[in-house]
Amino acid sequence: MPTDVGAVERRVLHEAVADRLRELIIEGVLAPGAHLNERILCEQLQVSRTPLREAFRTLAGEGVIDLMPNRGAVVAALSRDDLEHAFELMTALEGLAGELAAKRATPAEVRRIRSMQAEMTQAHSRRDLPAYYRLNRAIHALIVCLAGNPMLTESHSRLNAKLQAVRFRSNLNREKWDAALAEHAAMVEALAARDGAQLAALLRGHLAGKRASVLAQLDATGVERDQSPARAGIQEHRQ
Amino acid sequence: MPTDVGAVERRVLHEAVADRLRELIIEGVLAPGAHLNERILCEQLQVSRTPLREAFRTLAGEGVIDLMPNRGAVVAALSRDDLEHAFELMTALEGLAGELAAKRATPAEVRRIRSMQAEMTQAHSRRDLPAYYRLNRAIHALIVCLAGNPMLTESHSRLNAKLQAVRFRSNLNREKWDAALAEHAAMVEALAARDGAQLAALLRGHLAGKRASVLAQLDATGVERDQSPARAGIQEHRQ
DNA sequence: CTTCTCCGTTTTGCATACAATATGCGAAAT
DNA sequence: ATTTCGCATATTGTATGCAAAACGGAGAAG
Repeated sequence: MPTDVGAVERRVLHEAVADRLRELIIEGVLAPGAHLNERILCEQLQVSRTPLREAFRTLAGEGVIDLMPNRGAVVAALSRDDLEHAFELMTALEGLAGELAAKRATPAEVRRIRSMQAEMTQAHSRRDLPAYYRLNRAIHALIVCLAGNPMLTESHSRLNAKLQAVRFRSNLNREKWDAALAEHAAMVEALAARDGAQLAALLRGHLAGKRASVLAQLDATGVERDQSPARAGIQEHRQ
Repeated sequence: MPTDVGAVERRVLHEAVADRLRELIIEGVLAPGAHLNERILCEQLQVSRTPLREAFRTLAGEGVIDLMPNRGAVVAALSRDDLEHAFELMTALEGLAGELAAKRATPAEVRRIRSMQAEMTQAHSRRDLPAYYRLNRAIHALIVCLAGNPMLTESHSRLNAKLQAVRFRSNLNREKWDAALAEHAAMVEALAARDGAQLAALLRGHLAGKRASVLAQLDATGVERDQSPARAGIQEHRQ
């Protein structure tokens, strides 16, 4: 019996709708802050309101959109402050992931990362930006995955989803790109050497670079300091 | 015109349903792993299926229940491994919160924490366990809040919600209780002294104690090593 | 005795109709 | 001229009916 048989594709309409909406948001077709009209989206996606509304709640749970009772949904908009906070939290999450991954990754998994790293280096030399970005994300996701803590993976994935929505395609100049690649290579070595502290430090440094680049881009395009709508969120502290 | 006019209470049915279900789950009326039958719950809560299903999605987003396509919803059950993972992540989150809170808390906020700490000490000497627990949670929540990072607050709150659902009322014996109180006092001092590293260390130690106590309780009551259902979660890495 | 298949029941997913709430515009009053 | 009120319209929230999928047990085949 072959291992790693992926489950057959089971589509439930509201999931497909949620996926499609995520795409549209990430692609920027639905811009941050945009109001999501149920009737219009129903017509465009060719579904009824029920699955659309279920998709809304799924996306709201992921923080991709904000739901305001009786007033519909809007695409979540990240203010500059939100970005700062997101990077602050992401740094802690990836730092933890690095520490754990260095402890828990199996040799096979280290080899897998190595091969992805090699692929990414090739993409770099081909100047293939989309492939580079894709592999970059995949490597980060895999490191988090190797930490072996599903709750950490989920938190990271959720936060990442929010950042993807504003992925500014941070205009990567030549030296930054080279530097990022070198950092990645160092990460793989730290992982292979089981040096958790070093891996965590590298991940934090890498994120600091990304943060600077994203914020610089933000300043260049000129965005006000806080334009994010009030969020419903989860209650502060439950009894 | 009077200031501080709170908004009138606006209940939307599906929110009320979600709140009620959360209560039922935390109270243990709906036990972890229990299957949530739509028709039966509709009759019991006296609502139709639509708002109930919307509440399901809200709760699923919070991780309180798990939704399986075409097979309904079950109350999320935390296995021993899940608990380990939750504490691991919680430790990182509260550690970060401690570091930031020490930097950002205002003197007024420090005084507020001090007064809560005093209240909690009184609850301890009265042997008032419920009040102690309530204040304990409130202090932790406030420290996280003082970190001034809403995304951190949300992650913490979400994780906390999962742990609340299994709150084992970890049977606190006398010396553990005294020790916990002393730890709390030290935390307040570290915060007042703006010693972020120390506060973070104390929070981590405090959680380690809680973790040990919860896991010991779990072993005593005898629960298998992994009984949690497969979770849908968020996709591992999105394109 | 076990296993497989079929079919009725149960349960979930989706569509649509109806009710409640918000929004926007114009007229009237001050 | 400005504000307020009322109403028409648009949009969201809820209920319910129907379709599709899963579950469970009886009976047949091995």
